[in-house]
Amino acid sequence: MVPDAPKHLTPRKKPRQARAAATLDAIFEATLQVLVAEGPEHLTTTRVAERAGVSVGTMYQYFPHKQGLLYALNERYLLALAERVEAQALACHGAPIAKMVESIVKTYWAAKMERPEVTRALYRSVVELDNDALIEAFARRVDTATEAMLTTAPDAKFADPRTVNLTLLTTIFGAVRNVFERDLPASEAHAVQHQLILMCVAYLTAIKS
Amino acid sequence: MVPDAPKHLTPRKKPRQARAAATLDAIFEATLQVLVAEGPEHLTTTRVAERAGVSVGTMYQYFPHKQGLLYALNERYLLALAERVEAQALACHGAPIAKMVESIVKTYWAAKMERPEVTRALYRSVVELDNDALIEAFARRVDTATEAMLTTAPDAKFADPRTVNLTLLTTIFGAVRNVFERDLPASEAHAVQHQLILMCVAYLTAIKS
DNA sequence: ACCTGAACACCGTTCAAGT
DNA sequence: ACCTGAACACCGTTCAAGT
Repeated sequence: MVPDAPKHLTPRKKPRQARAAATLDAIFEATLQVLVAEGPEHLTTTRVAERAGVSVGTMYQYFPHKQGLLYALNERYLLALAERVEAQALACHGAPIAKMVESIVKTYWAAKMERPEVTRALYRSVVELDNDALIEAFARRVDTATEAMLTTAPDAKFADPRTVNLTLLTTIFGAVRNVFERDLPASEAHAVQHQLILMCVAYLTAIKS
Repeated sequence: MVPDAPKHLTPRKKPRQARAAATLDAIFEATLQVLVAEGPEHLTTTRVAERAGVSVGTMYQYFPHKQGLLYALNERYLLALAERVEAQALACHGAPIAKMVESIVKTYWAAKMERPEVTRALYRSVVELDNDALIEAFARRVDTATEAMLTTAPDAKFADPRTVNLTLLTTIFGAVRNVFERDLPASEAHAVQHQLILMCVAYLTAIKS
């Protein structure tokens, strides 16, 4: 059973007029800009409203509070990310395991590295959030997609594909996050990416039946 | 060159009398309690002072601001963690790689899982922090310790031990964090731990020379 | 249907006064 | 040398009033 997003974090209203949709977009855009430029600790409702060109009151028509705004922002981001990984997983059905691993690592990595400041800002923005539902929904989608992919590999069968898949994703997602946390220079980050692929392939090769 | 902790995050004064030392301990203890019980979003200076049995003003004698308090708390935690990993790495000098990997994974894992609510609270508390110096100091210590350990393995030599070691640590630390983020049930978490060890061993075996 | 912005409660931080 | 707590500035949130 997929848990609903907590009610109090859901947008209060959907835009019914073009003006409202534009306002919402402006708010999201402004939030990202403030987040990247000043960091989550300086993200105030006043600053966001100012940059979006609306009044504070307007923000509160769409979001019940600041957390709700950040929740929605992360939701957007994770939905797009899940879609990318799903598409790539689907494209790799029937490919050898080495190809699968390389595709997933590179897709996820690229998505996170394209705009590192945005990634970093969102990683940090997530802290004060009741984000369990968000993470779980994302994890569930990606889990399903990559596990389905794995079972189509022509060169490997796994006794417990669920656990194997969970281990792969935990490791890959975790490693990427750790690279950000340590703020590794590009050359080292790239080296780690390459080694991570080797590691996952070595793992799958070692345990396949 | 090891960067100093940012000046503005350093305690303002060291305790010179017994009373002051007790006050400092009480503040740290109260911070952890509030953090675990109410989460970082409800951690207020008033609440911490109240629980520590001191006035707000007293807190500001020891910490320049709330961030400084959280910084010091995380510093304590990471110093203790680094020490544990260092000791374990030292104890594994000359052991086979499988034993090394198992020791490091289990030591780090155990340290994080012993008091999961504390770990989770600290992971979350770190967000609003200028914690680069903290992370870097921790990473540097652990890097050094485990790389030295790796080079003593009797059953493997590595062309680029620095990168191999970096990859191992990134993966292990990242995986543990991801297990927390996904809030995996104990059984799955345990399964992932076991698979993570297999993965690291398979990696080292595949690339050794 | 959507937007405004003054008003209120609360939190971080300071500092004059105490022991 | 250490502690107190009222006072101030600022931020999240509301709501009566506008279009």
